Amino acid sequence: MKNGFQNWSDVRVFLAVCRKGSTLAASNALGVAQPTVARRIEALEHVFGLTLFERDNRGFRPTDAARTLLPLAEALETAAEALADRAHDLSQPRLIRITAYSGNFSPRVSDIFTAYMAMHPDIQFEFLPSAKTLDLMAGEADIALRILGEPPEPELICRHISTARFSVYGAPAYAAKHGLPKSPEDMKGHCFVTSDRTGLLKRLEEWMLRHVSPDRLQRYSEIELMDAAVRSGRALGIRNLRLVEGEEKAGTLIRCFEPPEELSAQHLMLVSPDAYRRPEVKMFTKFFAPRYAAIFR
Amino acid sequence: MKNGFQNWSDVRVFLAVCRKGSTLAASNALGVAQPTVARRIEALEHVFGLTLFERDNRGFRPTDAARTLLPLAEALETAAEALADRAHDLSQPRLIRITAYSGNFSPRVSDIFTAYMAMHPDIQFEFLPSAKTLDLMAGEADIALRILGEPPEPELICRHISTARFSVYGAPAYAAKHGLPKSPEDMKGHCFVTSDRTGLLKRLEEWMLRHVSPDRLQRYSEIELMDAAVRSGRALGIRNLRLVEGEEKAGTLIRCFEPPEELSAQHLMLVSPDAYRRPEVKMFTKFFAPRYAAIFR
DNA sequence: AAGCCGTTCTTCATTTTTGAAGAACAGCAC
DNA sequence: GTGCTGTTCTTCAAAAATGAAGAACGGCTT
Repeated sequence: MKNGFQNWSDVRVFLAVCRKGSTLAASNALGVAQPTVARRIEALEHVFGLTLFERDNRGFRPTDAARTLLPLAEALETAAEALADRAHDLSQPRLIRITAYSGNFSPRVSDIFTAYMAMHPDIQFEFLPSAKTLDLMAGEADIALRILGEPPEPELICRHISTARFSVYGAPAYAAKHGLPKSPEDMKGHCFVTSDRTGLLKRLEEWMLRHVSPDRLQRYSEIELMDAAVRSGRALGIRNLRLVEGEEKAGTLIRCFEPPEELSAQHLMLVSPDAYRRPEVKMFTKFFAPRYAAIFR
Repeated sequence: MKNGFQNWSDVRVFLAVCRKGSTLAASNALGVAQPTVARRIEALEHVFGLTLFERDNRGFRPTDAARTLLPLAEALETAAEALADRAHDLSQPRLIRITAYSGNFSPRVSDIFTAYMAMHPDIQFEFLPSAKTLDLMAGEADIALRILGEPPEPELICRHISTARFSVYGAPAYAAKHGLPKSPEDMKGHCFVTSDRTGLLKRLEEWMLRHVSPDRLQRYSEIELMDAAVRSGRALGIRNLRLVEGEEKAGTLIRCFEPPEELSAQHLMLVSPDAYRRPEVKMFTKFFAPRYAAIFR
């Protein structure tokens, strides 16, 4: 016995008629003409060798056979929907948006991205080197690399990268003119840069204000300008030990004293839970986190 | 976002191309032209927004996306096959063949069938009142109502209806001429009817031969003739108590003595396992067995 | 190197499916 | 009763899908 059931789409029509109770209502739901629906049902009845509906002037009423077949037809529909959903997922551009303070996008970090992109050419990356704190929960980015003064939002997926340490730095030009403080207690009288931001930088500023008076602070809106002010010797500033390693070695910045314990903060990789559900984000996180952490070890 | 995936049949084409590796080979498998296959795949790629196959002059090679979707497409195919199979089952004429000794098709039994047929007008019955033992395992019938002298074949589905009891009966005319035996031991010298059959009747004959000599037996090939001989007073015969209730009450047959224990046999409803797999046979068995057994209680 | 085989793509006539419009019918409200 | 609404069926022209045939291409065998 040959398998005459070829036109699987007719099951859509069958389901629509079952649900709507008439070929006319079904045709509207399906967006086709009523005779088409009637013809497809007729064809289905023919290949199955069954009467699926009793016709009368009030509509199509499913027969016992149709009711028996209905759950199986619904299973077919479910499978079709699953396929369509999965296909839809696959058709989405697989974009991962990463936000971090621009100082974090160093050559060694870029190497990690380069390696990953070579392995997964179909995955796109967007880098958001914005200094302002994008809201992961609101979907402004998928992944954030951040140094946090306080515990992260509990909903965010969180990987520990390193414990960042901070200390006060000055340029040789500043040292020549004003000397450098030898300890936090020695900071009084010196000039400092700070920013108008919240988050970690705010916490650093609060620490400074415990040791110097507010009028000694020069406030910048751009991180780059603030750092440049320190480099040019106009004031002292608090910097991440890891990020000034190069300048310290080159002698263009001088560490005033050992990093105070209370200035350490958690360097984290944060992933929005929504994004983490996407397989490519999860896979990338697994790849990236250990390699990124290795840079800071 | 509207659901553009309407033509579920395209999944058949997708599967064929995945399996055959080319649109040409797939077109042969599907019994359509090669350009049709190529066009259906093209349509599928369009609604999914995906490239499903890499084309070259050696064929269509599935992409990663196609490989990801393959299991879901197979699930769809499985659902379609399940639907087609079930529909095929339903399209078969739903015939239940029942065999029993014709004496069993009494009016009270017919009432049960009538009631069932009224509830399930789509189910056909065939009654095989054959006296010979049809082979259920060979598919000669679906259900047998039988009184068995020995345990039934273990493969058969088996419902106990009653324990049938048998005794020796004679007509008043016989009694007037020869008297009636008062016990099995008293049977010697009397004439008896028997048959040339196997099974239960054979077992009854063997019991007789333990009490009378073989030359006292009149052998019949038809049960009806054998019973008629008893009724006309030409000989005595072993009868089922239940089946001669009417004649006994009317006085046309006289029970010679209480039914001997060794003559009891199991009255069973037997169903072939093949037939029992058909839902209508199972459902009928569930309906029929208790009602049929009630007649014999 | 030449020829064959299996493949994809293109083209166009043919076949099939579809849609629009209308007839006919039954239930229902007024 | 009358008209309205929702329904099925019928008809036929229009649209869409299909198939057959052939060109082009590359790998393979001889």
